[in-house]
Amino acid sequence: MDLKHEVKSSVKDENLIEKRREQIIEGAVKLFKEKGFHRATTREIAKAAGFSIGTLYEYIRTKEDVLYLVCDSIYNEVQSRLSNALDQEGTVEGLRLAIGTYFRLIDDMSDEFVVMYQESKSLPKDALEYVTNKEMEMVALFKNLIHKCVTAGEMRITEDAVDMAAHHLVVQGQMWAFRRWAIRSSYSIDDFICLQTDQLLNGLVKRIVSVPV
Amino acid sequence: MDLKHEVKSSVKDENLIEKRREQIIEGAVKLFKEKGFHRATTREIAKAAGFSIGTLYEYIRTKEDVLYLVCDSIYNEVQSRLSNALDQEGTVEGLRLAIGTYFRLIDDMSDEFVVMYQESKSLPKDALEYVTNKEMEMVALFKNLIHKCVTAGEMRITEDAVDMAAHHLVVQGQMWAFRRWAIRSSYSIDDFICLQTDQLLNGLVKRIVSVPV
Amino acid sequence: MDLKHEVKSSVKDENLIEKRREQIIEGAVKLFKEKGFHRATTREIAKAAGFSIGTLYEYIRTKEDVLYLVCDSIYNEVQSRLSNALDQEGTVEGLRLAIGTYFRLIDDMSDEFVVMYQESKSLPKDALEYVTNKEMEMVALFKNLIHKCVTAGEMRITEDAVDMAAHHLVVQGQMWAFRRWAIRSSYSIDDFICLQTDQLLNGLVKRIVSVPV
Amino acid sequence: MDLKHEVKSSVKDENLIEKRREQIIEGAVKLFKEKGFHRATTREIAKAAGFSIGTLYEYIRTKEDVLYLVCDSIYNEVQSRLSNALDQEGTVEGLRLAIGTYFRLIDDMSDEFVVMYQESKSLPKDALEYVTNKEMEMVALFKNLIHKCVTAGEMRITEDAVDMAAHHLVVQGQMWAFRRWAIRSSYSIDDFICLQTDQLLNGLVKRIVSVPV
DNA sequence: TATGAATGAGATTTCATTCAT
DNA sequence: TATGAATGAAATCTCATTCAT
Repeated sequence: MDLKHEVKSSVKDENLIEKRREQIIEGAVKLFKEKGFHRATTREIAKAAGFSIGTLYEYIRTKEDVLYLVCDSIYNEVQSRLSNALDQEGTVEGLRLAIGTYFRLIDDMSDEFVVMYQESKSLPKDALEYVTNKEMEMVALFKNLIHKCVTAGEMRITEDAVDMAAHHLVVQGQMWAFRRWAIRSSYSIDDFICLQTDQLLNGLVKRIVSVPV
Repeated sequence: MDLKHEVKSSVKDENLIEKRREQIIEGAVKLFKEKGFHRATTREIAKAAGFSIGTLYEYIRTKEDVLYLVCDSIYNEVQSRLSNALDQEGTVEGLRLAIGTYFRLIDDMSDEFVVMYQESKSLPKDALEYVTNKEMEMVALFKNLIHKCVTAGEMRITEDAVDMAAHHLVVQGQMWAFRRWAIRSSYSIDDFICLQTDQLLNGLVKRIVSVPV
Repeated sequence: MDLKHEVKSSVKDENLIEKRREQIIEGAVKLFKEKGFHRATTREIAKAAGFSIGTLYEYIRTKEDVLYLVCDSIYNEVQSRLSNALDQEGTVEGLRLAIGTYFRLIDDMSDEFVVMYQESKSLPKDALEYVTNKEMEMVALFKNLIHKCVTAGEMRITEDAVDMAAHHLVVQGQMWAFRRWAIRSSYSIDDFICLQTDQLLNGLVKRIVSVPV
Repeated sequence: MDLKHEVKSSVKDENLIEKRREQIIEGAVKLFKEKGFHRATTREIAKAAGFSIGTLYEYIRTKEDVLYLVCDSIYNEVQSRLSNALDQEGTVEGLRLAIGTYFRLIDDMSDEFVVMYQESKSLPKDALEYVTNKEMEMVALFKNLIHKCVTAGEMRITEDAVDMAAHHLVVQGQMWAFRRWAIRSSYSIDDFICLQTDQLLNGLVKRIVSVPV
């Protein structure tokens, strides 16, 4: 299921590969933020990473590999930071906490998020599949958490609605990343979290929490 | 504020310009959907439009002009189709109707939407500004409608929340366009509209509509 | 059998294609002679052909296409010039004449021959097949002519020997092209033709011509 | 005249140099056969030789050195194996024997021969001269042998014809190496030797051997 | 002596744009 | 107005060679 799309390197030292790829990713994100994947040249990527074009190509095979490396690293970071927060028992309080963590994470990494969502369509087919998979895993984390709330009797919604709510959350996160220019003048991240969470929970749990029949 | 980003043409006949540009837009959307703005070549755009590369350049100045033409035409279409629906008095029923219209519009034009949102970042600065403006006008249409509901006493929310709700709506539309692969297997467009509208209205208006104190 | 390996061009005007390709071939042969296929750059080829690198690529798709064009044109020239001379009735005199024509042809085009034989191994698989075919057709021309001499009773050798003799002739031609540096100081092309022809015919026809039993 | 084109090495131990260079030659021939000199990379050569790219460069200075090493080693092998056979008194029988040895040698090493003849043009000027020299020495071996036959009265041909005959022999050898695909289906190496030798001798010596006047 | 990571010049190819017809 | 051949800057990628370890 999680068969990694491998990026071949001609360098043998695994530690070095890891280190250099971190440099590549860091430089590339900075560049992609600024000019997007297509407008960034491999020479610029190499320079941003701190070495020569030749060295860059010791650690990747094609420019698209760089994009994949970036996307992969972002998802990994997101997943590792989220999985703790999302690994809660099924309480509304836990959900609230998880949502906050998620939005704050996106706030921290919003440049990376924008890059990933805007450029991942340029990945080669198999890498795109792998990344899409990761995206679905992220949705699944939320789905699972909400589902636990339902099972625990803290919410009463249909399976379909669980699905939608999970997608909704992910999309809200994208909104914070993508629409900063429009939103951030009016809201702090805390305001935003508060508002979105309330709105979501009020929508989802109203009959249980606020309006028991 | 609304100074149109002008696309220069060496052809004088305005009708011809209009006609040719429609051809360009139609061909370009098809192409951009398939391979994105950067991977589509001007030759291909010309071919898709039904004429030669030389002729293409009689009606545009740069490749980015094509992108601008596409984005502009989409916003115009959206605005013209929405302005009727959004030009309602401030009733919740009118809002419900407007939301339905908007989502159905996106469903019809989801290819164009995806193209626009994914590629508009590649516009040159002034064109990007113009398009961003258009986007904000669209948000403003919703804001205005919700605001009327508040003024009419059908909703009771703060100004800030009106803002947010309008953005929220636009983003939900993007979700339907972008996450088709994930959502459409579970929901029809009607289900989706119903669900989203309810959720939105329930969140926003619950105290007034469903839970009068 | 003679399914041409097609070289795609983005230019439509067939006459222009022909003309430009002649320029390409002429420039390329000069260059390949001097530095071989691999050491000649596409930029140099374009320059030698008299136009820009962009224009070169309007008439070919890959560098290997240039090599193919060169090989193809040489074989065509050879075949057209030979087929007359080789289309003789089966007399020893006719054979003598044909051999002379062939060697003189090679003397004229020895640069081209050297290029073709040295570089054709770098052709892509299908082009190589096509060229190998042409080579075999050339051998077949000689085979046919010798065969006619045998049928006409002017020579008495086995089928196998006909085969070998044809190859032998072709190889002798290569020798004149490749070993100029060693041979030309001692022999004129006329001397060479005389010597080779005698030697060949004496070997092949001795029992009939010089030593009737 | 025979000033060896020296290949510099940074390693001091002469035995080691010899051993490593044998490895290089063996690997390189295999590789060059497969993809030619230009398409083979130094990394691949090192790998085929069984060590690292760094080590390769301890024993050569440039990639062309490898080609030189290969050509040189082939000529040395040829010369050492031929010089016995060619070191005969001037009898037709001795010539016959020498020719057989030569063709059989080529049959054994035809891959190496093909590599050498196809790629030697890529040698740097001085190395090319050296190799051309070797080639001429090889021709001279035959020339000498034939000459001895003439002196011994076993053949009666002009000096010029001796020259040509020697070249002819070398070229016949090349024919066996290069045109395997066309010839080997009809002839075994023994058939070929027999045929070529007869033909050569019959042409050259007919008046003396078979048709004494 | 052996290794292999680093380098960067240079190769091929693409493609937006121009301009003569 | 319409055409499409010509252009060349610029992009991606390769690979011979070096050098610190």
